Amino acid sequence: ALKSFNNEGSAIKSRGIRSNKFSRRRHLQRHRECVDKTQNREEKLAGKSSSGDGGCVGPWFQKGATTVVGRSMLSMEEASKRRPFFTSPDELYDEEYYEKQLPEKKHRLSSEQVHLLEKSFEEENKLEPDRKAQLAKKLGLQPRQVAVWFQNRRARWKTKQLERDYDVLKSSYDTLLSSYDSVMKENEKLKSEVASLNEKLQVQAKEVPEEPLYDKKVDPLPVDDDMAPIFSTRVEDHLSSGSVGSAVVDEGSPQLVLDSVDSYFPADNYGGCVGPVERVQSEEEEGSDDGRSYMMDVFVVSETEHQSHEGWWSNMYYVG
Amino acid sequence: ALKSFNNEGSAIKSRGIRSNKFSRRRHLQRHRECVDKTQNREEKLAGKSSSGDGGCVGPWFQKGATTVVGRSMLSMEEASKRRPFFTSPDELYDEEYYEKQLPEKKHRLSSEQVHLLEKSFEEENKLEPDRKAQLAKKLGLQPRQVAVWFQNRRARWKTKQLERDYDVLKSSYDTLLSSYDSVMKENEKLKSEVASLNEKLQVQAKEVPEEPLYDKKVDPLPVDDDMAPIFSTRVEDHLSSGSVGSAVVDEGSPQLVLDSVDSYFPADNYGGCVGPVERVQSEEEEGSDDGRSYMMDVFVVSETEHQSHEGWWSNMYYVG
DNA sequence: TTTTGCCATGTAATTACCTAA
DNA sequence: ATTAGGTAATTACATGGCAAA
Repeated sequence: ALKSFNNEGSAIKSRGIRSNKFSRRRHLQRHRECVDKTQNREEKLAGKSSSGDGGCVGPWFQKGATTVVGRSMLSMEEASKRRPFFTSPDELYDEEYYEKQLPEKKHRLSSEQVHLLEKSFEEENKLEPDRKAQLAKKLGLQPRQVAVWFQNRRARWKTKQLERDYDVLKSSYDTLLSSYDSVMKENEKLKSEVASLNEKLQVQAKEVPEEPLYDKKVDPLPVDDDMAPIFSTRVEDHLSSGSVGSAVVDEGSPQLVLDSVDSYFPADNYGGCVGPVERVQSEEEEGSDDGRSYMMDVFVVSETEHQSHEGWWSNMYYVG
Repeated sequence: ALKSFNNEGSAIKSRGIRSNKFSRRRHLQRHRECVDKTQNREEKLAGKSSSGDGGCVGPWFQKGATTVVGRSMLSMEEASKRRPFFTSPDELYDEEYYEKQLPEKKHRLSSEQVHLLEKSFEEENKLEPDRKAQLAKKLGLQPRQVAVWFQNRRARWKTKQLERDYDVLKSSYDTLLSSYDSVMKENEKLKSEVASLNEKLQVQAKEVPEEPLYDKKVDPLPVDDDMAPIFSTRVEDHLSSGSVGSAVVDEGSPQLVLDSVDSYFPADNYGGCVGPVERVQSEEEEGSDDGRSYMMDVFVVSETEHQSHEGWWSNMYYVG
């Protein structure tokens, strides 16, 4: 069917809201109807009345009157009535709705609660019990909510950090790749130079026959052309940097060479074929055969700064 | 205060459970008490009775009798009573509790539901409406639940994919780094060889003066010798790898160097002073100044296969 | 030893915004 | 213009591990 979404994800986040005062409330109420109709709330077991919104006191509740639960069961199936939820506050959807801390009508924390929590998280991301209680009191939240918020915040931070680190590593990779290229080029030049020098030396040696041509190929160090397999301990620092030296230099590790081979190939046919990038470690039971490693463009394009993770789901399509 | 947790995260996941049949149920019931006491459910607004579990029909509910909500308010604050929840099935916590699909006691989907969903997700990660209805009927779930499951599954997949890609990129980086290293070493050797050849040629030229010593130092590239020790510095080698590119490759991108600099910083003085790490790309209002890029060990240790993201929160410490 | 509380991780559900039919 | 589905971010809960009482 080829759906092809391409809604460039969170690149929109920093953009201004549309009309800021009018279309929002309609949007919200529209959505509520839509969702309500779609998910067909309580198809069968709607017998419990739980009048109004006090019925579901369950998971969310608030002391400081910030979060209003109000899920408020309704029993009709087809939801043909206009806006069964929140019938009363039709005029409360004013423009300052999002700027004030009106109950936020849902289980979202108010903005200043979040702000304070963020500030507190900045100075310390873990939560000792007294701080928890103090925060809870100050915010009008349950201590449990504060703890949960911190847990979720840490998880979020970790994800974000992974993303950041990926970007950093990618730029390092790109930089290193270009360095590698230049060094490689220099290497070629040096090799040809050595060849030419050898030739010259040989010519001279022929012209001066009293010198018996004692070595036609002067290499003071055992260097052969294909690779430098020695890993001489001259640079004792590498020993600390783990197996950086030992991975490829001693011909070992054929498993890493593969996936890197396709990545650091000459930079001149970058835009060309990306080819089949078979991943090396896919033992995670998580195959998801569908996903064809949407990352692989980061190997070929090197200028997609920081948006490489944004459009992953952009061009999803199903051929069914 | 220096808390130093070091609970190497999910590296434990693959280990066998402790006693597999006994300590589990105690743990669970213990946990329920603990959480219950901690979060002090409905401190103030507990007036609503909502007898049993039918009261909160709100978000979770099931048709096929698989997910039992049963949050079941209780009104005592100190929770001194033993296990107010689920008083009846004390003997149901047998060893086959986790193997059978007993109600799962919460709003978790049963294992075969998840299995079918996974299977369906594998063959297609998006959900056209008929498939949704069909799946919902087959699983005894609401269509809304199926849709939500797919959404969450996609999000999960994306996170996982980022992690995988990071690992792939990292191993590529390591491989490339070692290649760079060896090429660099070969380069040095070639240089010294060129030098010795030149010397030899000069000696011969002196002996044969009809050749006018036309080049004493042939280097076709502006290569100077101090670019070799860049990668030797063990800790800040990627800092070097960042600056290598801009230093060596004359057209090198200078914008990438900066942000890579801040993030890799020495992994060896973790416990010590962390100093002011000013991040470069912190335009995301998400600074979380606390996070000092705990990723950096992956640059120095290159053998932590696939557990580099596990222990990020290991050595958290706060100096407050 | 067991108990207890915090934490990391994984899930389910919800909200807000966006897009295409 | 309405509607249905998608992403992203959030909130809450469950589970299991660890460590200090």
